[in-house]
Amino acid sequence: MNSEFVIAVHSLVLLAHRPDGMASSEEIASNVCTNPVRVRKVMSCLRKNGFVDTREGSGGGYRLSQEPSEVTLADVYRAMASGSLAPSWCSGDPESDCLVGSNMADVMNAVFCGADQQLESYFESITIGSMLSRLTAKARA
Amino acid sequence: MNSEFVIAVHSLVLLAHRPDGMASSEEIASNVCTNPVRVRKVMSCLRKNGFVDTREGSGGGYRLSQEPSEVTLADVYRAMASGSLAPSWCSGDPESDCLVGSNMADVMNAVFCGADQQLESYFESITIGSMLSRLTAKARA
DNA sequence: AACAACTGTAATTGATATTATTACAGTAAT
DNA sequence: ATTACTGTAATAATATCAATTACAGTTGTT
Repeated sequence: MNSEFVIAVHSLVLLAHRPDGMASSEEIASNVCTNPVRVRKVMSCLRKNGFVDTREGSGGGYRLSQEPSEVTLADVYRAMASGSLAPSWCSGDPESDCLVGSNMADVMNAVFCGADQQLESYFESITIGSMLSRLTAKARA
Repeated sequence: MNSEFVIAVHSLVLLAHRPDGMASSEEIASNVCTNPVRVRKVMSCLRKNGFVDTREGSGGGYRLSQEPSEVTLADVYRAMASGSLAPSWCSGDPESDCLVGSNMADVMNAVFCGADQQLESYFESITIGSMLSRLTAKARA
């Protein structure tokens, strides 16, 4: 799994947790434990997909543009990491004269597409809001 | 996803396809398109998990030790790549005094455990035998 | 107008993970 | 003995991932 997906989810949850719903890339980066440039790259992608609004300039930063309970991890997954399940490495060779070697790449690809859908439907059941609930539940314990 | 999982599945399917159910690491490697050492490492793991028998020495190689229709991709996944879904990169910091930053790693981990189970149950529905059927179906088309 | 605090993005470097290669000891058939 | 294999460690080559540096553009503040 793509680690940008993790950063994206973490960032959205953090925004949802903020009373004013806002944070700068530096604040997010320090909370996530990475550098602001990486955060900005991820947030830029989230903006393009309508998850957050951006305000440049002094006092700017990011703000959630949807209800936390309306955003599922599947939405985020589709935006950030869709298809990332299949390994880049590819098995077999289409030019092979063996039944197995020549068709494995295609069949394997189909298997991973199915796996990706399965994953997506699992992520459908988790929202940014429910992630926040889990966090508070964990903190209470 | 681990590419060794792909090599393992490919190798098992190839063995299932062979009339005598046998192949050497070199034959497998050329079919998979990788080098024999890598194949032997993967096969060594499959042997330890009871999927294949090994015969060393001249004329040796690997042979399936279970019925192709009895071996699911979930079995292979558990042996080769269990837990590989979660990215190695970890978000947040347990020492943080923020609710979100300090508990995110745990919650994220739980999410990925669930995803892993979901994946596993999907792989449960695919066997080495059914992979072979898909290949022949594809070749016929 | 000048400054400070931001985002957006490209380019570079450094770290880490993945894959291929080389080498060689051990085993079994001929 | 020789040949054809597996098992495994060590090394080298390559690709991927993450952090850093640099700087242009935007906006609020004084």
